[in-house]
Amino acid sequence: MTVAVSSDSLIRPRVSGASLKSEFVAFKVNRIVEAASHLFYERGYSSCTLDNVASQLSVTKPFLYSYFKNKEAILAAICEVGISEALAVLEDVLAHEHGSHRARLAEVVRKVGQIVIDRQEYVVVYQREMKHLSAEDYKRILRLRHSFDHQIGEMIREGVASGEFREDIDPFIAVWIGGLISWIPTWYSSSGQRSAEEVIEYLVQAALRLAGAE
Amino acid sequence: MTVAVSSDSLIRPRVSGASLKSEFVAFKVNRIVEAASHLFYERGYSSCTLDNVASQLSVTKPFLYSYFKNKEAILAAICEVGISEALAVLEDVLAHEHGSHRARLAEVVRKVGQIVIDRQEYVVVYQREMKHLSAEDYKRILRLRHSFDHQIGEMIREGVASGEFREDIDPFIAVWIGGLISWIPTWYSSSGQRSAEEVIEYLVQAALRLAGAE
DNA sequence: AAAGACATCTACCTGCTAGTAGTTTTTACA
DNA sequence: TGTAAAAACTACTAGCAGGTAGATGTCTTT
Repeated sequence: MTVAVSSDSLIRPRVSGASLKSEFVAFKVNRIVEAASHLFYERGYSSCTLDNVASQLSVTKPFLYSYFKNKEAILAAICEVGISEALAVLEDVLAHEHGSHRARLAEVVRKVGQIVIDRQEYVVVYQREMKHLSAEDYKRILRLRHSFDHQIGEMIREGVASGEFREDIDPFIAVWIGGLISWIPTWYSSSGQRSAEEVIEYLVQAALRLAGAE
Repeated sequence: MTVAVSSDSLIRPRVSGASLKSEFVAFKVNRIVEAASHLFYERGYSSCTLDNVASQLSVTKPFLYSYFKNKEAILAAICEVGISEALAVLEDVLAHEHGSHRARLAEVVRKVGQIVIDRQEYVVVYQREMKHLSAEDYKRILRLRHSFDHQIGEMIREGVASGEFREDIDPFIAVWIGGLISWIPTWYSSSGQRSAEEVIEYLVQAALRLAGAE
């Protein structure tokens, strides 16, 4: 098999436990997820066949089955990307940003907005196709999502308690902020009029305005 | 065929051109659209079979084909409901509400929010499944949507020009307000903690805050 | 270079689903 | 009540898509 040697996961020096073989596997899994995500985004999960995904990668269907149990497992992998990255960013900000609540909120919204733009297709597929997940995958991913929503709600609550956000703000506003963020991938286009930076700045301002923290 | 005699479209006295027969047809078309909308909402368009839709109505597949050209035509009918109602409301408000720009914006957002909650399933199906429309239906419905977005943008622009909204507001904010509205059906549940009225009040406040018109 | 292990493919099955042809039932009206 | 037209149904086809069994190719190791 010919492999792009410049890929991140290949040039990075090997660390402790990870064997070269498992890195190859991870690389292929990743390529499958990328290709599937793109096709599911364009045609929808149910209308997109595994033959489509395979031919996009110039391989065959049984190739996919040697890396994923079934079609649904590929969807689960896609759904997990966006939400787990967002959660990682959130926890990173909570751990390292020790400024005002306002600054923390702005930072989280900015970084999550960036992920949502970077991972646009993943996020859209996640939102649209989650119902096709198996019960187990569905529960697992919903837990991640709830953890995220809960922590954002906490941030708002603390900001209100500290007097930095307007006191008539309901932590429920976190849902609306989530809405702003989730809405981006349905209309943002990298080839559109607005740059990603512009959109993110708007997003941050809008979120702060909703939180009453301008 | 047994028909619910209490249905609106049947007890309403006949008007001028519409024949009784065409009212029957409209009634059946409507029932098909309702049932299909519900099932497409739950299982997704592609995964939902026409046999599913038929059996939901206790009829058979060829019955559907005598009222719709094909599966896609049913989807088009569903997609059209929400957006054309929203457009009707918008034009009604623009024609009759002659108060401040702030009042107009609040009224449009309130009424469209109400539609989005009433027609929740239609709106979700519209957002999720639009890409499965034929090229013609897609263009037709996109035109309705653009008309709506454009008019909202106009409202904001006028509000800014009149000095009622903050001058640093970009009409692009209309996209964000659209996001707030479109977001509702993905999380609102009539059996949830928040009542429809509460949600709509929040929505209106959030929209005004985004427009800088508090 | 031979052998075994591993990766990938060819070729297939099975069940499903959009769409249809032709028959039966129901309705409308005389 | 008889008849024609309209409405709905039964029974079918053709093609597709998820999933698999077994064959083929390709490395590694000795």
